[in-house]
Amino acid sequence: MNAQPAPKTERRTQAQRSDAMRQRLLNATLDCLVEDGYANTTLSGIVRRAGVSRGAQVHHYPNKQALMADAAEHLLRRSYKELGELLLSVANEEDRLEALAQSVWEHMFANPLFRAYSELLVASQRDPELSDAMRKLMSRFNRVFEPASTHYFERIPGAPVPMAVFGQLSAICSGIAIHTHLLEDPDFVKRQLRLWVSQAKQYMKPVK
Amino acid sequence: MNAQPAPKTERRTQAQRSDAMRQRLLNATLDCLVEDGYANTTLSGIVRRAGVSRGAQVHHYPNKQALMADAAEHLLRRSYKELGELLLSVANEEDRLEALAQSVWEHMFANPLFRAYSELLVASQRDPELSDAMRKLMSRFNRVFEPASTHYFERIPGAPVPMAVFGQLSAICSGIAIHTHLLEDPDFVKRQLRLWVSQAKQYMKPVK
DNA sequence: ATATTTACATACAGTCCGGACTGTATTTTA
DNA sequence: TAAAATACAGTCCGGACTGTATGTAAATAT
Repeated sequence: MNAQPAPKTERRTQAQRSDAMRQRLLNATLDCLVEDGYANTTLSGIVRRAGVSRGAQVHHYPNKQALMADAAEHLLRRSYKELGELLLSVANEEDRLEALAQSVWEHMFANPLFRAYSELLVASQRDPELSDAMRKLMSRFNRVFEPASTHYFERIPGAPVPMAVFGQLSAICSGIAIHTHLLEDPDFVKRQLRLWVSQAKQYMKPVK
Repeated sequence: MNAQPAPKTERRTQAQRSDAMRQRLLNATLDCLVEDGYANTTLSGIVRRAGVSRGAQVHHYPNKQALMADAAEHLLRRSYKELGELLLSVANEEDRLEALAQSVWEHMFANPLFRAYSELLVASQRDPELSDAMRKLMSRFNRVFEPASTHYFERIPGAPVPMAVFGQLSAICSGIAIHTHLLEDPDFVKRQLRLWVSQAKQYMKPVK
């Protein structure tokens, strides 16, 4: 009689299981970083949040360092993707520079995940492994941004190249973002973005 | 015969003892933050570095939070003083804006103590007590900078007020400084500073 | 179908940290 | 000069965290 016992759990290939597990762990790690900060992020806390056992984690990541390094890459991959979409969506706005500045701030630096980024960033100052992971991101960002910047914006003769001005935007946003929780003037960000836009317009103009 | 037994240790008033002890603890704390980062800074490590006992620390600071908060204020007081001197020394340079940018970067953001600052800054995102301490610094900085900026620089009509442009400098420096250990191009800072100076000159001019 | 490898779970061991507690020396008060 | 307060020293303890070791289920290889 009984045909076959309904498998309580879907049959999955090993790679699928591993990928899913890693995904859960990495997302849980980022969540913990956002909520508790690097100093208070513990392996036990991560697995608890991910709803898996301690053994699963140790199987995929031999130690905390390794998990953090991979979490950093995970985060950067996500941001990288975000940036790509952002660039496309901005391309056909009337005021392209204004839209870009606004969008970069909103989607990348005002994003809760930026907390995780800043935690990893300062932690990476003492962790060469983490440093490497982070460095990779930045090069990668540049490799996306570089061609995009020259494709969408034309340098005004005598002015610095657009990339330098975008570097400035990035620095400004980073600098403000790590201070957001201390800001008393709620319009500070808005004004700084506007200031940058007005400056940037002197150095480049959008390519139709 | 023997007049009086030479006191092995100078006689000091209570306030002197307390102050000296606190000073040692605070400096040791900042050193630990610079070297080990917030996550790895431990009370035992601090007292070891300060060369005092565990009891001394607990006597002056009931818990870790309190010590950290005071360390933050200590750091900020030092920076505050540094900024004051810096402003004076810059006042009679030929290119005042150039000198200011260079000096601010060099003395404040390229300073090893900035590491301690960044550690405390991200930690303060989860610690309201620390946040308050940090916030005080910023207001205080503004209160020094605000009058100085209008005293030394004249706003060019139609342009943003100098303070806004200095806020931009501060953001840029912060943003770059937290990324220094990841920078691959050694001239990035120099170029960004130059860019800011050239922009700032459009918005203000030094008052003789 | 069986062996082997991979994925995951649980229990344990060693370490370290932070706070509490007790004791001693120095300074101030009266 | 006696007493009270303050400054400092040393130790202990509960808890938490990381890494390890061992056991079981699922998947792949033969």
